[in-house]
Amino acid sequence: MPELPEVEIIKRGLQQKIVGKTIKDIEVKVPKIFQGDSKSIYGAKIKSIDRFAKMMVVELDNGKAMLIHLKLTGQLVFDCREGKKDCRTAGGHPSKDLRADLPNKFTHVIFHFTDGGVLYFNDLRKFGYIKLYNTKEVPDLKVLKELGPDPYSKDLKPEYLMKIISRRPKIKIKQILMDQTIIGGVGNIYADESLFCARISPLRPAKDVQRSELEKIIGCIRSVMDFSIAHGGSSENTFVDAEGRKGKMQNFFKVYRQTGEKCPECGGEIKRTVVGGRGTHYCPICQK
DNA sequence: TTCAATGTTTAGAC
DNA sequence: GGTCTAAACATTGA
Repeated sequence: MPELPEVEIIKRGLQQKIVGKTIKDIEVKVPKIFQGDSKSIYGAKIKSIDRFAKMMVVELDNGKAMLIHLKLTGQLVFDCREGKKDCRTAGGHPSKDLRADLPNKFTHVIFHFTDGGVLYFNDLRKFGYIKLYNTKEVPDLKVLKELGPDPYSKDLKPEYLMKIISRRPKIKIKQILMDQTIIGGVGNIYADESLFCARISPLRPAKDVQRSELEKIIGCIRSVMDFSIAHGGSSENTFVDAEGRKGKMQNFFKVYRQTGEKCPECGGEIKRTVVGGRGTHYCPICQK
């Protein structure tokens, strides 16, 4: 999916567009994507939208809340008038569908608002979900409760990471960044990019990473994500955010999926390997 | 045809 | 319990 910066951008876009709107009805085309009784929120008004790591919580005014996870290929597309693309706010997995006529065969849930606005949940691989809860249950949800601090949280400090690393002596540094219970919101793209920024090899045993290097990594996660948010996230140029700006982050990847390309720093070759089951890209010369 | 894919969970083996 | 691996979810595109 959409990692933290993309979810943050979607959240900001939807905050402007759907907060205050009333849900008229919901078309659930794939039941496993929308879990819960959709009819129980007909007539409910959107109160707020928050982001927790890569998840969004949409709070309603009838005591219910939706937990949304886009996983690898989810998208949220809002049209302020059904069938009109000129006022579209979209985000998520990059694909030309963000500009396409909707619904299409990957549209699994459609929210209709009383003012004519429409929100589409599209997901090619159907890994994503929308789960309905009573708002008061939300803080106790395991996926939220066990989440590590957000990269922007002041709780994310070298000492915090050192404590965790001391309990997991064999883990590689990249796996620390990817583990949602350690840091919330960093995915495969930003783990690779942040480690390149910090000049640390993703293969390095975490216990060998010095305090000063952890400091550097934390700073890099923040700067890479700031950069991405400022550039509209990493998605194809079909991505359009609330202001119609296109996502450009993918043009700035230094190592992610750049296997065989030249390192922008030293001109060496970017290598690909596997860490924790995920494709991992790095420059063996720059990253030690 | 074969491989990899922005995420997460679960099962089995050591 | 930690760690590693593979598999599962479903589909596309290089």
